[in-house]
Amino acid sequence: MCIYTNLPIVRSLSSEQLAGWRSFINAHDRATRAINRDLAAAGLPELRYYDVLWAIRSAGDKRLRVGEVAEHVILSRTGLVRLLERLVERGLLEKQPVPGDRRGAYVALTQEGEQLLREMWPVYRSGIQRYFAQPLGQWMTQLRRLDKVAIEPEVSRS
Amino acid sequence: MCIYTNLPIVRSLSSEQLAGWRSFINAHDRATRAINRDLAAAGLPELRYYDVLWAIRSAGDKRLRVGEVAEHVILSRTGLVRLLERLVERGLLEKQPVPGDRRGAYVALTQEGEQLLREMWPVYRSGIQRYFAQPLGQWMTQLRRLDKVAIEPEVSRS
DNA sequence: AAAGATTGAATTATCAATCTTG
DNA sequence: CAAGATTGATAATTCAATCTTT
Repeated sequence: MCIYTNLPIVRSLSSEQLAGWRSFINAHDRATRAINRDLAAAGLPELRYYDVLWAIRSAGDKRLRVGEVAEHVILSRTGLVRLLERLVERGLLEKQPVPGDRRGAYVALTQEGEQLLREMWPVYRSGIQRYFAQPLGQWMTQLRRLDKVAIEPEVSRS
Repeated sequence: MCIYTNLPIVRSLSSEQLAGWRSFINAHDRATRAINRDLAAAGLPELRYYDVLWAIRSAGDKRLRVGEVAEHVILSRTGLVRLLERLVERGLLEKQPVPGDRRGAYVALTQEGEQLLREMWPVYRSGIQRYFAQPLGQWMTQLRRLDKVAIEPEVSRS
């Protein structure tokens, strides 16, 4: 254990590994920025809108509990609430009470939300292809290895 | 060309490709969040601080023009200026005039900046290893293919 | 008290406009 | 006017505290 961080000490990274990491974060930033720019140029909202609406549409009855959306979208709980707020304001989502649990709330996809997903997808797909899938080629599928990474909470917060 | 986006039309993505993209963005978010959390737990500032200081230290004389920093760090020009502002405030960087061009400014690494880099690196390295390099294994080096992706400006913003 | 969700205050990021020098 | 850098106003993100229901 490292006395500063309480984390296990690991062997030094190779320079290839470090270069891989830098490629990874740079590629992520460039690709998402480029896609967001293409979306904005088409008069469409940002990538994150798509991700949230898509997660909700993927649910059986096209609605999810707020907490369930949080599992799909990586964003702080507060940030998610604020984002949903904006989506509801624009009429893309609708809030519904949860029968049997008056604490909770559903967010349900509206017709406008469905429509927006259809409009955004061609731009999004094109971006994934151009900025990501083409340059990476067959190795793309290897990235699914990263799905396994478990991030445990470091310490309980009080 | 798509009439909405002015972008070339591409063939549909395979489901493997789409899954690879989702793994990519999820892994990025989880890894950077986990590393930032580990840094915060050690009383250290966020990842982005490291990236900026590291880019500057990598320069021959440990200083860079503001515009040169912008080439290394993916952030809006304004965002970069604000970030540098904070770094200067904390004494990690120092501003210096550029001889022969009174428009420009250098940002130069201070002793405190060097020291902070040394303190952050073990935590950062450990995070790259745990959350990224280990699960990806040998495939990691293939990510360097992404370095080639050129993102051209869409239109002039007149 | 714990779970689910929201709000207020502070920090950070962004766009458009500005200032200064070449 | 163009290049380099910064500022003001605005929007988004986060932490801590809060509210309601179980």
